[in-house]
Amino acid sequence: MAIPRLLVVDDDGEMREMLVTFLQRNGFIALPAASEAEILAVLSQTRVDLILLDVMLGCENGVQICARLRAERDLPIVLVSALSADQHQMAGYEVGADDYVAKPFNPEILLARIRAVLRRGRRSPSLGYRRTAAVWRFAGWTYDGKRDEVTSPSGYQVPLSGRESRLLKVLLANPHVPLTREEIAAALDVTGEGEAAPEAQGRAIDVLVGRLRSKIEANPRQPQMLRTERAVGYVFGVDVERMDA
Amino acid sequence: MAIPRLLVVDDDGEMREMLVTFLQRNGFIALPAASEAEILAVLSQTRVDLILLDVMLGCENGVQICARLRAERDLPIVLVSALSADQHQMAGYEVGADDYVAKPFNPEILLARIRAVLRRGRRSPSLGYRRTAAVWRFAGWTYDGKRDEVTSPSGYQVPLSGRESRLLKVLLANPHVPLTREEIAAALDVTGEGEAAPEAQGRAIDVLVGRLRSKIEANPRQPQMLRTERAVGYVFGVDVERMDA
DNA sequence: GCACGTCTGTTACAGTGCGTTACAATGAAC
DNA sequence: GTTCATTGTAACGCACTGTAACAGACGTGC
Repeated sequence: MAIPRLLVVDDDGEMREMLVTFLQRNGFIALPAASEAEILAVLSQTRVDLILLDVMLGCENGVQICARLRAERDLPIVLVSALSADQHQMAGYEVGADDYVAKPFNPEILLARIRAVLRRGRRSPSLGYRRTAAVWRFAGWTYDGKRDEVTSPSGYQVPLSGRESRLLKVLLANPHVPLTREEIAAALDVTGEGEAAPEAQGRAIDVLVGRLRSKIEANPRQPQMLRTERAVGYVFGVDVERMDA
Repeated sequence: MAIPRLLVVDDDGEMREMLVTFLQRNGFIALPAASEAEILAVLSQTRVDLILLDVMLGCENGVQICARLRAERDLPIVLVSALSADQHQMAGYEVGADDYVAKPFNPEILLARIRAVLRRGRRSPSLGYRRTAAVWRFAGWTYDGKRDEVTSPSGYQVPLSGRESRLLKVLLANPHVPLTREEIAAALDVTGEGEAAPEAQGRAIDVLVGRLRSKIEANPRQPQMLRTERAVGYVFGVDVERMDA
């Protein structure tokens, strides 16, 4: 995996800075955030592999934030809290936290637990789509993630190849977020362990994008959904609705 | 996922029984084991989704066992220990444990942590199916593992050859889990003791899969259940219900 | 406006993976 | 020995996917 990118969420500026520098010094990329709004802002702009979330965020409630994040994305979340009581821990786990670390904590232990969570989740990368097959709707289209098939607004069914389907899943899981070719390639090549060179990908992604466009864009020459972000990558610029089965 | 199958490893019989019954009462399948040998015996015979491993196993060392298991299989492991000191925790995480629970623990918290690890969704590559013959149901079909016979939703009975039947057992024991040809071949060739050569298999599995498809797929050209995972292997993509006799 | 370099879209082509068929080898039943 | 079912091997063709090459689009500087 590339260097893991952590989002450190704490409303206490001092604590936040301390954590960020500590994590950076230990080989992570650490991004700070102080509120739910900041979390969403960061997530909409960049890749994040794990969120380290303080439960006590002033007037906001970390557990509720965790629940909302979990409902939308499949991001690993580690809760940090001064509340070590069992019922608080339970609340955290119930909303889908991956680990719950009570303050005060040994920094080395925190590192180890973060690494354990990342290790566990390395098969569902940051751009990862949830494994549960689902049906998605976007701009009149329907995508059946189980059958690898899209249905156009007019009802025409088009089968996707395995790779086209995975690409579409990655895009649907990250609407309005510009994705670089490297990120897309990494998300597509979830081999479980072997980390391929994150380097030169050739034009494989471009060609793949072109093939997907030819199937889901009315006019592939002027794509409306799968748009190019020049010198960056690609964006799926359409609202997406997920319909869990 | 099917009901998660946990392997509870503790040399203290009382503690082991308590854990097993507690976990079973909470919706898990819990299998007991008291030593590394027993762990390996169970793993060779059945699917296990997570191992709950006590660190103090009489003369054996849980951390070392954890390291060895981790080296061979990609199974989630939760360590349980009376040693809560930081250096012991670190040792556990370093050998690849997914979580470390210190005794005494709140049972509810233990449940929550087990669920959190399972949620991160590593699938067990231990493909073994139980030897006990049984009847399975999937997508309207019925499979009688004792008579090597499947019955279609419409009631049509189809006999399977020995190898087709074993293949189906392996698949049924691992629904929704992509299996490589090597894994399938290894699971088929389990003679009960000796490990067969995990080497080059030619196209034997492909042909076998094709033959099974021709018997259980309505349209073998577009398989709905026994699907291909390109460059990976095969998946049985249907929910399976096991009806023990 | 024009020239130039960079980035992107498209096409053709080659390599790989997979499904299918035919055939050979094996073994059990008679 | 004969027959039949079972199982592996070989070969062919198709679908999928990455690479290479070229042409067009875009941006920058003049």
